Amino acid sequence: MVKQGPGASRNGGGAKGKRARVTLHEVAQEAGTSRSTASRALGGHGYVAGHIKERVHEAAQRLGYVPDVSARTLKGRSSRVVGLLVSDLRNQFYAQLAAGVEQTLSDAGYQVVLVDDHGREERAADGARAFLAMRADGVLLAPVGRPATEILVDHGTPVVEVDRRSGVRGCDVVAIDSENGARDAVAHLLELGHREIAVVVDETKWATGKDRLKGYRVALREARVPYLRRRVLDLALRDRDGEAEDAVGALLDANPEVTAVFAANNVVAELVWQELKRRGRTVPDDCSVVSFDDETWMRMVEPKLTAVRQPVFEMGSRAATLLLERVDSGRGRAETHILQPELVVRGSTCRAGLRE
Amino acid sequence: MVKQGPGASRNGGGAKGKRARVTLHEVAQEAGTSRSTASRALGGHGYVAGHIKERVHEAAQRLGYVPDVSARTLKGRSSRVVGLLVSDLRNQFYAQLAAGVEQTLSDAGYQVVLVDDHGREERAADGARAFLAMRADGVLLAPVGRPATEILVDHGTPVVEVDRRSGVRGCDVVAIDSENGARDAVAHLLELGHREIAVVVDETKWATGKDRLKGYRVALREARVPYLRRRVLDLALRDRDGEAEDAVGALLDANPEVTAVFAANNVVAELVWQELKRRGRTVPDDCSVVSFDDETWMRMVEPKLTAVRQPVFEMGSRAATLLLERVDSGRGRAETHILQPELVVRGSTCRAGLRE
DNA sequence: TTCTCACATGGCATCGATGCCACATGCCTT
DNA sequence: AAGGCATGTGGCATCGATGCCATGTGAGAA
Repeated sequence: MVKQGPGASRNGGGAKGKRARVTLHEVAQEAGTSRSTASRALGGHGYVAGHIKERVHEAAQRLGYVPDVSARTLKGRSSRVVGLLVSDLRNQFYAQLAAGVEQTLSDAGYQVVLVDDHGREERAADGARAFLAMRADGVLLAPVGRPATEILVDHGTPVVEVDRRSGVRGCDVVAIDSENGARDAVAHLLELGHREIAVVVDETKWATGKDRLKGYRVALREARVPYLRRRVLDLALRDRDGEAEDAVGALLDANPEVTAVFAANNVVAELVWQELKRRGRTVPDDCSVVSFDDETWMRMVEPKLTAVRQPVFEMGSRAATLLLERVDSGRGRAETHILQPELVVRGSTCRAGLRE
Repeated sequence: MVKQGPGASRNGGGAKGKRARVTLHEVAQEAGTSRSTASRALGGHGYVAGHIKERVHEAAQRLGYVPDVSARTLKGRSSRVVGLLVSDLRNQFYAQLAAGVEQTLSDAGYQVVLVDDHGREERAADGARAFLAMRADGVLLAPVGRPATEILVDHGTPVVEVDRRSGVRGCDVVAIDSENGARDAVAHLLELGHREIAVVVDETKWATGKDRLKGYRVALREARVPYLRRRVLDLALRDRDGEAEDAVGALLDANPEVTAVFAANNVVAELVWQELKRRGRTVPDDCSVVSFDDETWMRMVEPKLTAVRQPVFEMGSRAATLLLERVDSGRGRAETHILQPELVVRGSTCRAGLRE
């Protein structure tokens, strides 16, 4: 009755701390059936007599059996794994995004493999290849370069881009209407009578930065306020310590007429805030500030920041949902979901002209 | 020459969008060798003639071959996957921790599978089982209940607990010296002449909360200041909307003699800060505040918060390093690393007695 | 009683990569 | 010249789960 499988002898090895993995084979043996029957009993497919089913479950429980996903993935189609690539988890924006993604996916029984590329394209591409190697059922990409997207799409992996559009065909996109949000923010300043408005951006290569800058220009145009190049600061590539701070400081110093600043994201807003403080300029009396993206600190400081609130967590879960739709029901056409941000007016903006 | 393997026919299927996976077998065929030779050529093990090696690499490149980790994991020992379980990614603390972990592990060629249990033990246990199923080489656990640790340790998976000690034997621990940090923070207040000091904690079940409360008591005792139960607020289980806020408010209102508050972590500090503001109490003149844990907002607000700075990112990478040591070199004994926090004195604390 | 059908079960091939082992090849030694 | 050794190479079993398919069992019908 106690048949010994070919691999059974390895159990006899020195008890080097942990005992060997429990396999389905052992469970079946314990329950006195064959592997296939045990598989059916646990999986709930096909016919298995009630008492046998019960016996198998008991055996599995007793031995602490945990099915091996590698084997299952190898045999079947799905790995139940989704890749998530972000560019900086220390940035609250990405952390929230990741949280939203994780929640939705784990509710749906998927595991999330996280890669943080720290903004480096090469690393993003490596991550993409790793996802491929794991046979990830799908991948979510938050701002990174084109290569990662291309690698994945080329290999037929469903991709959802979050908060950016690489332009690669065939992948879903979930993004914020940056242009609109930026326009609202700047329009708000204009309504308050500001005419000399500076803008600080991170980058202008990708949709996020480009569109926000565009929104700024559109708002100005609509109000027939001239667009001045010297009031625009693009911090792209100023990664060195203090370089970005200096650039923001220089912008403020070189344009003393400026009465309001539009910061295109949370990182930039932080810089602007600090540099204004350092110069002893009061917000909003000396200078109004609007931020694109609303984070914890903006609600803690005094005055609280007027900001364009993005539903970040929701964006993550929305993207995850979109991906699941694609994976589960095999939707073919790529979809683009644009979420609308919302301007939250708080204390960092006030009427212009209170200065002199 | 063109031998057809048993599975080759499936390539003929309808070109349903994506082409089939490229296997090692196909690469070998393309290069005109056998699977094993191709494996050796790519893996760099054993003898392969130079020109063959080259040919195989070219073929792999041309076909876009990506080895299947499932198969590799199934055959070999290691999955090159590490699990990371955190209790709330939206909390900057955990996000930073995760970032530190991710960096170290991905540098070492491991993939990080992220699970966020939102503080629910059941979910943590599910996560643990998922890690087991994936044959994770190791797991990092940030504050969660005991069950998850037990499940993993029982199955022989190396575990490193970060920022907590469940007490389960056999797992490594990386933590902050909470007691010391809390003592320093409270001692600082005492040196400034404060005698009526309140403390707010999240929980007192686990090491983090318990030790910080202990540090508070020790500092008081050392200064021969009586410990009053009513100045201690434990927010455990007050999860409902507004409940925690109300409790903090009640503490402040019920103890008007209090001239300083020690907040045991970032979440609690936020509440304290907000409630003080809401009551129109000026920091630090009306009430000094010290926080355990130093986050972005604490450096943005005015006055900047005096805080016990924890090397969070480093804690993550340290934990990851510890885990890798265990996994790679099979270290047997469990280690406990205690990192020392550092009190950063800023503007939220001042001498007592300026009030009347 | 025997034949049929519905239901239950175990054998076996499969997924893709790996590495041992047996074999083949070429070179050098005696 | 023949054996031995060093160096490459391919066949094959293996990892664990899965599910098809061919068998086995029992009940019910003719």
